[in-house]
Amino acid sequence: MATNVTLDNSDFFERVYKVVRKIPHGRVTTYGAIAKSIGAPQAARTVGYAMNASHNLPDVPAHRVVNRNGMLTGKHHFPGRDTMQRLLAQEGVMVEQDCVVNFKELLWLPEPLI
DNA sequence: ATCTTGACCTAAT
DNA sequence: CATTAGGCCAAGA
Repeated sequence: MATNVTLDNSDFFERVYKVVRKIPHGRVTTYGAIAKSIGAPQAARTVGYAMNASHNLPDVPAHRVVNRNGMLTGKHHFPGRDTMQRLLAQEGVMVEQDCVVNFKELLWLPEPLI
């Protein structure tokens, strides 16, 4: 029973996934917002790292997560060339020059976990 | 066990 | 206004 530890809710990654899964369809958020909502406003870097591991989880839309500038910094980590942009376009999110158009309006801020 | 890297952010110069 | 530096957490070598 003590062999499984990665499924613990106390894990940083699991917390990130939980928030990312809450991102509405056709909406985007930032790493900093996620980090802030989980109680680690300065651990935005780790959030991105968690996303990298979230590739195995189809429930975690990593393509909806961009940096605070609305830039698709992680698009290079997706399979193919513009998979991230394509996924966003499918949801109605237009991307120009690796930047989300109307990013400010499409930005969705998660509620802080109290 | 230590060092380096990484899909970042904020503050200071 | 643009650039630089520091900090944070986690995983790999």
